[in-house]
Amino acid sequence: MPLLKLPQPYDFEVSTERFRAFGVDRANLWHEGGLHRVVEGRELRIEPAPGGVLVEPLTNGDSPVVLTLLGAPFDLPAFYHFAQADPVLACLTRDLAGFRPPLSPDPFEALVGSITAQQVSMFAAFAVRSRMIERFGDPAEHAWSFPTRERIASAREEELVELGFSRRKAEYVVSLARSELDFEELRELPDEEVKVRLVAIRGIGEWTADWFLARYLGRPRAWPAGDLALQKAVVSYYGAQDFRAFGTRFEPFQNLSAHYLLTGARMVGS
DNA sequence: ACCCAGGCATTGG
DNA sequence: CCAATGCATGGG
Repeated sequence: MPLLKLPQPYDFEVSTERFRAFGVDRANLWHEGGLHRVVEGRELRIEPAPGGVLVEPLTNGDSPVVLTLLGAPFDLPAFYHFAQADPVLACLTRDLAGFRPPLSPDPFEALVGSITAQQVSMFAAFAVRSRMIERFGDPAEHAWSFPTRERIASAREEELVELGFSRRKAEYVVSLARSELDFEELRELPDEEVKVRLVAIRGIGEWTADWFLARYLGRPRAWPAGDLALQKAVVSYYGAQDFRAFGTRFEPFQNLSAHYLLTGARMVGS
């Protein structure tokens, strides 16, 4: 089975916890100790191996997607060095050693995922999203491909409401799919400009834009200051603070810091 | 039967 | 500019 090397350190179990923590994610499916995802119409199985992961089947064209999905772009060594100056992060980087936050390979999937997670619990969000995937995506062997933007653009809002979307969110998702926004163009823009463009779209607020920066673009300084779970994690680890300004404490590693705090609060406790 | 959960747009002061 | 409100589901 072909080995795909990953930058070290890397811990597969911790890094994929997000795909198991809130119920089934049909597009990033945990199955018999491995992660399954459909790439270019083919289902890949990814499992841990020394120095990286085993991927079956692996073609050259798929490597960039898998590397992104597994968080390879993050500079963990630099972050771990930075973390030594902060007692909380020093502890978390030890407990979660090798944790690379997964990045979404698909901008539409990332935005829809965030929209489904607005306001409601992650369990509720995953359940609704899985029904959407089963209704509008394509099944492979175990996992499903996430519905394409084109497929949702031709859907009726009422079809999404039947899956448990609020009428408002159904409208957001369909109008996003039908919008003129060019996701690839956003890659070239600085963080603030990306946020300005995204927030101009109906249903995308600052929180959703921040998570897009963090989990699709992998921008090091993304800090989802409006996130309730992150607020609670910061309060429990650091005590009551001025939360929005708290991100500057982690400059320039806000994204990784946020992920370590959130995952730490779930897996390690505080 | 409640209440809360990794928001957002809308309305009204 | 800030406060109040409705939204739909899953878990406690």
